Amino acid sequence: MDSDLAYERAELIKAFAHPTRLQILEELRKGTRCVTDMEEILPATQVNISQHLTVLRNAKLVDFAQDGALRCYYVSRPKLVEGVLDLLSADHPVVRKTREQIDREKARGGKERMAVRGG
Amino acid sequence: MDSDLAYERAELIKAFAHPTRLQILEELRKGTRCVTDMEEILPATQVNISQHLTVLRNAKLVDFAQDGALRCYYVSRPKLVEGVLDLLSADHPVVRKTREQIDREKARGGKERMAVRGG
DNA sequence: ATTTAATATTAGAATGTTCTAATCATATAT
DNA sequence: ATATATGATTAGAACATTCTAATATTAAAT
Repeated sequence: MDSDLAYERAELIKAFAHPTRLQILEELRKGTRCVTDMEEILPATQVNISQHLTVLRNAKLVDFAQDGALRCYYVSRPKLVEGVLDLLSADHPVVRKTREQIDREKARGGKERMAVRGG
Repeated sequence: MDSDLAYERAELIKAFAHPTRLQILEELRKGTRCVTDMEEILPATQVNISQHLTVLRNAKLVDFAQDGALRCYYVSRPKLVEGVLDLLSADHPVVRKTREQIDREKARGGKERMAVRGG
């Protein structure tokens, strides 16, 4: 992966990397919400929520539709957002490998094996 | 989602949120690598790579098996790591909703609808 | 026109992350 | 024992993010 691409992807994942933003996304995942709805639920000020929404909007994770004075926020890339939230909420047991296991994987030809004639 | 949980999950996702760390994970995903292998590939110093590996280890995304002077690093939560990397590399078209669409979703009973007798 | 409600913006302080330079630790080879 | 190779650690500077306080904007209600 080249560095520019890595940089872009890191920017995207950074948008998820804050507790308040995760909570906003979990809330929006359930349905459209305006800022005051979120103020009632989250332990954060209006200004702060608005700032985090700006971060999420810049990352194109959310957008809003205006309804009079209200802004109805929604998740604008649901597959991505739900995918990440689901991964974060799932249990992921830690695997441990010994040097011997790694050696055996290599002998068998692991994930890094070279392409070979005939496939 | 309560705040402690959100905080924990944010800590986890933060471990992904750096270009160099994404590149390390992409590399380890292909197979076990030692630090010098990575130095050859990444535009970063040995010290810096080692520091990023510490972050990844603390998040339990990677671990290593010692082989003499070498440390063979590997991905220790492959489902999680591959899940996130796959989501980041996939294309996720942005959806746009108008106020009217949102109204119609609500009328139909959207994701936030209440539980109702009889299920 | 004024007031109220909803939300955004801005400046700067507080805090957190990352990088660089120097140094250390450990294993193997000589 | 010394040298070499691999990798980690530490301190602090550089940089980025987040929060707080003050203020602005916009739409609706009076």
